[in-house]
Amino acid sequence: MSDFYQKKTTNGYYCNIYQYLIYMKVESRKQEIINAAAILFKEKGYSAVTMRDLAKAMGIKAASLYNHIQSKQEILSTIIIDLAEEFTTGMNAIAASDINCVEKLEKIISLHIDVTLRNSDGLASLNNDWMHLEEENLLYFEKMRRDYEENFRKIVIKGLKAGEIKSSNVEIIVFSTLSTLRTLYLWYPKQQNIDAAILKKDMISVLLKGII
Amino acid sequence: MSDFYQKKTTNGYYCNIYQYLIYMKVESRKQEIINAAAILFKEKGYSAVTMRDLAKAMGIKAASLYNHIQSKQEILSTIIIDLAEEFTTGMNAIAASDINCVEKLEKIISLHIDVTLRNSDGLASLNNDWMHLEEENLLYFEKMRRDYEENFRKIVIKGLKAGEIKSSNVEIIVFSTLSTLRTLYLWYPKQQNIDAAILKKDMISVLLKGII
DNA sequence: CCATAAAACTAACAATTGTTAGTTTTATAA
DNA sequence: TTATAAAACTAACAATTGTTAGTTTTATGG
Repeated sequence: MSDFYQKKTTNGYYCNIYQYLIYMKVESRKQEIINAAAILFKEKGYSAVTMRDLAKAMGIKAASLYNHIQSKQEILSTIIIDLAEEFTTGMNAIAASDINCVEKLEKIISLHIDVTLRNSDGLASLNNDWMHLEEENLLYFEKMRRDYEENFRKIVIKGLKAGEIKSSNVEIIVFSTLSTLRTLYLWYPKQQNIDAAILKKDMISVLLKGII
Repeated sequence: MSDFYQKKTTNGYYCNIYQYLIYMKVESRKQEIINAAAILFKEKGYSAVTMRDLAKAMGIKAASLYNHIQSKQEILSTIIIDLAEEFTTGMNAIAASDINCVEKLEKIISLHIDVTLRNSDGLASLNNDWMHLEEENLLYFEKMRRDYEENFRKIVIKGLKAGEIKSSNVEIIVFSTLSTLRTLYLWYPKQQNIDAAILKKDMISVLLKGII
């Protein structure tokens, strides 16, 4: 540790790995900009937020943003694609795991809660502004979204066949569960210090066992 | 009937009520514009849709729109306020009715499905673009939304006390149910010819009794 | 203190925005 | 046919948009 951390500076520290000396920032200015953008996008949507709005939130001028980012579009795609990949990775692990279908649904609920607690601002863009992604990223996102829903649907169908899930319209089950999980980002920040473990338990109960 | 409909024209008909002769349109050009706008707003959001986009969808030039509407803002507020008032009226009737809490929840689910079937495009604006309403309409909308949620919450709390609803976190019940109902507009148009009565029955079952 | 790089700045651009003014076309009733 | 009103048009405006070029300031390590 003592020869790992070579020297601290204001925004980061130097670090030698083998023969290389590299500079590592605590959090890059770029990431700060992206985080600030996510908050603004959540409030007004991507299209209504101007680069001047974002600059003002950062306490700098609009042109200065371009020392750190390539374009407004890059900010949006970073926010959305990072999150979508997080969901994809999580879902793939759950789908491949050797547990029954109801347990898989519980893991999915847990995944959504974890991601929401970590980045509820970014989820607003993922839910509402994905259509403003450009060509390649739009297609990539849409594929991830499609695959995610298909994995979810397969789990429900298997659960129905196995008798773990009550017979009902598959699409209604998929839609009603997913819509609640996807909207968590709107609701969670309004709750003061709710414990993640309790939230998971209650959400699982309400979504799976109902309320009456 | 025969002396009620006086004369037909291309876009409407003349009609005498008592001593007055009035001209009634089948559907006003204004309403056509608002309907077209709702579709575009659903696809890209209010801020990303330009008056030239809307004009092109109507097959006319942007300036021509202003023969029928006052402003872009008027279109948005008409879409949202009309729908919000519809929900408010429906909820007030349900809250005041002499039925038990679970029956009230069933009526609320039915209300959301009815409104969604009638105007799923407009609901996109209500859900995603309400923050772009201006001063007075924004306050009016926010009050209606607050009151609606408060009515919903009261019904759930009463249901819990009466033992009609299983003990659980009130906020989670309110949030998870409402988020599904509010997102119906995204899901319903993708389903081909699903019967409203069956949809209501299944939604009530999934939301109230759960899936396992 | 000095050299360098990171990060801010000013000024401006070309395109697009909602909207207005004034004019022409189209539809209607007599 | 003719007068009128509805609804389209062209042309333009002032403001705002994302972004670039070029310059100055600030922070850093030696």
